[in-house]
Amino acid sequence: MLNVRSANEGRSGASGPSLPPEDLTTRARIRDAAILRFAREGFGASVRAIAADADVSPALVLHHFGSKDGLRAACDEHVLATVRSTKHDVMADAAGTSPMGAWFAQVEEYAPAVGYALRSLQAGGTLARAFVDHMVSDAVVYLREAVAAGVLVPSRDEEARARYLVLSAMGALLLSLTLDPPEHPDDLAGATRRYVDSVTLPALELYTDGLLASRRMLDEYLLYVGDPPDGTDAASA
Amino acid sequence: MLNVRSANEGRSGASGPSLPPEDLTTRARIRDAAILRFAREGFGASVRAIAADADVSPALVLHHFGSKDGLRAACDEHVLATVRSTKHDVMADAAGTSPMGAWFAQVEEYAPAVGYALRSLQAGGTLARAFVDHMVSDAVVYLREAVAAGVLVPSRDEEARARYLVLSAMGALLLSLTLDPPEHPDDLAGATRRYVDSVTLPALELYTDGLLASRRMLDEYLLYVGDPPDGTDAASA
DNA sequence: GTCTATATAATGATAGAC
DNA sequence: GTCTATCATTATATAGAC
Repeated sequence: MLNVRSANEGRSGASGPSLPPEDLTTRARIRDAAILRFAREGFGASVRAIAADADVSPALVLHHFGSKDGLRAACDEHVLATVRSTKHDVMADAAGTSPMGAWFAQVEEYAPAVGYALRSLQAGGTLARAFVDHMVSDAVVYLREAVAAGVLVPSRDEEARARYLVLSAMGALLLSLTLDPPEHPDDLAGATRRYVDSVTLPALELYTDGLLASRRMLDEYLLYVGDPPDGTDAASA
Repeated sequence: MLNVRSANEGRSGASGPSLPPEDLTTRARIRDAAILRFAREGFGASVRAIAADADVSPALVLHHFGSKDGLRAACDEHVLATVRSTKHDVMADAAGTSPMGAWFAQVEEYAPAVGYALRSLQAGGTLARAFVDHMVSDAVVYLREAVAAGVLVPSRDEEARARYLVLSAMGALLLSLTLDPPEHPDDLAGATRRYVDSVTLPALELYTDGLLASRRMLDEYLLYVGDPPDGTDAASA
């Protein structure tokens, strides 16, 4: 169940995020510089700029990673590994309000990886899908535990609820950060905290009392999925 | 209250979205081609490609709009005007479940403008902010009406709730479309419908029964905001 | 492994004829 | 208004010396 796997054990690896940059392989230094640039500017960032950040020539970047896409793949892999080995500790207690928001706000040390992950979610692609799928699987577990503990009400489809909650929380945070980007590009944590503060009250209200005053809509929907009338014109019900 | 304003009355304007392309000014044809290209490929789309779509030379595009940014500004303006004059009819009855989703699913005719708007939300910028602010203002009105009619439960901060619901619904839809883009680039409506179908049950459950089994978290939060203890270390409450 | 120098392709934008 | 032709810049990527 615990999917913690260290990504940095090979001869060339060695990059726990808290290691000083001068101890890293050139390859790792380039990769970290790329992650940071991509996080700050998006994936349009040029190989030249990354090379400059890592104090090497552009050619060396491509020598190590083959192409810009190869570099991105290496960054994806490293970020995914980082996230996997990190998230577990900080996620456990945040299942209540805005799970992902709390997660992001807490991991200042991993800011580059987080920024990179957000860019991935913004751009789509394989990492983004893996990232979300991972969060959904985790959410299913945590939601089940919370239901068993009597903290949360049960759902008729825990998997669908987990996906819905993850998409909503992540999507809202991502959209909010896109609309009001942090002034200083590295203040993701602060911007996230401000966002979380701004939605805590309505989120808690919604999670406590819901939104609808009656059960009619839900009841009608349950009737509908139990016996779908036609499927042609009732599809927007 | 009704913010309907036609955008196409000037000598050069004239572009209700249902007019045949051959009746449009060259300038308008270029602009529409740009909206479609931007919607399909994002804002990295080249001036050359847009010119080809509109059957003109790249130079003419820049002659009419000054620069690529000028072209984007014109597209922004036109899309915003289109959205403003369109949304009101289709949004009224969708206040219940997934407001924005229903809205998007319904307006197949305006697919290019919708796709463009989604790209804007993905990329950020002025239009995106205007777009969201507009939806939030509308949501405030509709939510208030629904509360008055006894359909929805009231909130302690209707403005914050409206913003939270809009960000969540739009963000989740946007993220979902980013993760699983429609196979055919013009099937936004279908992809949106599939997304809405997939979240209707958990959304209705959440809107009906909430998520939390007790009122404790909300009560504690209300106590906290009523008398904030310190502000230094309790900020993540 | 690392560099300099360069090939190649694409971009946004301009000049000037018609 | 519309075009052809072209410029200047920038991008990724390669060749080959060290």
